[in-house]
Amino acid sequence: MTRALSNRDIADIFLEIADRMEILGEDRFRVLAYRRAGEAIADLRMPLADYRARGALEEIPGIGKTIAEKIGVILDTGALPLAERLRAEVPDGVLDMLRVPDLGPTRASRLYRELGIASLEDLRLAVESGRLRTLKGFGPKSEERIRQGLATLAEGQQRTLLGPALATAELLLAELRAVLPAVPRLAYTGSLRRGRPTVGDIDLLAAAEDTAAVTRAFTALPQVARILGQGEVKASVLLHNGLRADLLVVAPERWGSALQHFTGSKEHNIHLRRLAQERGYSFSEQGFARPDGSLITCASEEEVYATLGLPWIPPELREDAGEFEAAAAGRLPDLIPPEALLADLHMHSRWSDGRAAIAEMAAAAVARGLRYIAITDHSAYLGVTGGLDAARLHEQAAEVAAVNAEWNARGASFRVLHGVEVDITTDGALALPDEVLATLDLVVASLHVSLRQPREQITARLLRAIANPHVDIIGHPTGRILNRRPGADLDMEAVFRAAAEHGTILEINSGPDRLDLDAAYVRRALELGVVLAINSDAHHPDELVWTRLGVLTARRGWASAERVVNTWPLERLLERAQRKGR
DNA sequence: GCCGTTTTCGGCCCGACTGTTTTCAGTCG
Repeated sequence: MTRALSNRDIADIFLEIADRMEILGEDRFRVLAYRRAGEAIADLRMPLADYRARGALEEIPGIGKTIAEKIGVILDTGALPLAERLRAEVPDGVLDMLRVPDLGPTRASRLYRELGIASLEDLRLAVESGRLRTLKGFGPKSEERIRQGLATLAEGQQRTLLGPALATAELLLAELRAVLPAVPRLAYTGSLRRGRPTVGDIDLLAAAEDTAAVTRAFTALPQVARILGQGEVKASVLLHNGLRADLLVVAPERWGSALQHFTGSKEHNIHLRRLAQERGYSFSEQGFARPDGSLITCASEEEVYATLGLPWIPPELREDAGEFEAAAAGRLPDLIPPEALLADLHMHSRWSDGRAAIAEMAAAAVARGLRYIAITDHSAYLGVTGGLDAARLHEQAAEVAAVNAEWNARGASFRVLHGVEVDITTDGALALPDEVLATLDLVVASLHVSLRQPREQITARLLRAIANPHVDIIGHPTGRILNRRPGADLDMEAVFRAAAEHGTILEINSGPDRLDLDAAYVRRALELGVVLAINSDAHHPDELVWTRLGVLTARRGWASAERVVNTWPLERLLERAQRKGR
């Protein structure tokens, strides 16, 4: 049985069409149209087939009559003649060459047509043999950059996880503040500020009158391994930890337009500039240029959006995924603030694979201002080391009670819930019997094994767990590990509908390499009425801070505090658990 | 190829930096 094409698959078809057309030198606006269509499809939160069934394909911005027809052909036949034709004209290997830094469609096309280079391997051989230099316009610097680019690609460049990238960015900012005390404003921007789960590099912004002094100080930081580029207002470096960092410096009165510009996303900025054009302005990081060339500068981001008649749009929403329309209609979501979390409902202790005692986890949670937590050690099941059976859980209950008694005696308003992270077995049963689960305050159920079951099987398995009246929360629902494995092949629409129907909470797991559910799923789950939890899955007290990443993910998914149970008072959460039938 | 608060035609996002260029194209973000 062939699997139905996902939105992502179809988006890729259009994006590849755009790339190939660009290499062939097609009209650049036609290329742009295919690229926009591909990006629009990738951002959709419902299957394309649903749009077509409703006759709504052409309502998607960027999709008109022609591309809507092509989507129909792809949905019906699984392929597109145009794509096949282009694939014959531009081999996959030439497309691969676009991934080499500093090699774009124009030069890749010349390499293919003038030297017959049709793959990364061909390119490597051409560099080694010195043949590249024979081409007009390719000097020794180009050759060296391409050689380095090929080496980087061969290492398999992975995107950096949000958590460590934030730590590095904050370190760089602290260093810069130390050497440049007079610089009024410094911030990280880019995908880091938007809270993407992984980032390609670190983007920093500074405001200063003497811009060159700041770029010089930046490239002289001890963390810098190599300077990739340096101008009056911009610099780009490679750090010793392998991350790339870019800095832009602007005059203080242009801070707002520059912060907006450098935060992106690219798609958000393109949309914003189009809106500016409609009002007769040209917008850049300098500000709004009037037709006569005069400039309206913006010292704050609020001024940028206000000039377009819009309220400020939070960075996490800036993906051109409906935020402009929502802002114009006064319907931007009231995003969950980071300080709204009162609880953390998924963490481990030394009773299973954690590295601290329950009392230590509790103390760390109190120090973070939390009002209640759930200790959810693993159940005994295949592969999970040191999991708890019924007898051990019973013993653990006494320790939880003792920790609660201690905080109670100290007059603290704090409570440890006794929970478990129970395994969902390969057939969708739970690894502990119902009568044991009934003795606990909170049950998190998670998939850990057989994540590669076929779609129907693993979906049915998860649906069975969602329907179990003892299950309060589904932990890390898809099981993805960033940079390592995709999530299970689940029918997420069915998962969300079932969770909404049964009142089962879905987790945003805040582990830096999980962030599962991801933002797109969060948004769709909310649309279908699902309630969420943001949990650390901490195995050590220091890991409780991870929920910061979960909050960013929730905000990227347009979540308000109301829809996240960790913002609720304990009584409300327990009442909900009761209602489900525990 | 898409699209409309000057439009169904004629536009389509903008600037910095780099290299191989004697004035700018390509690439990137």
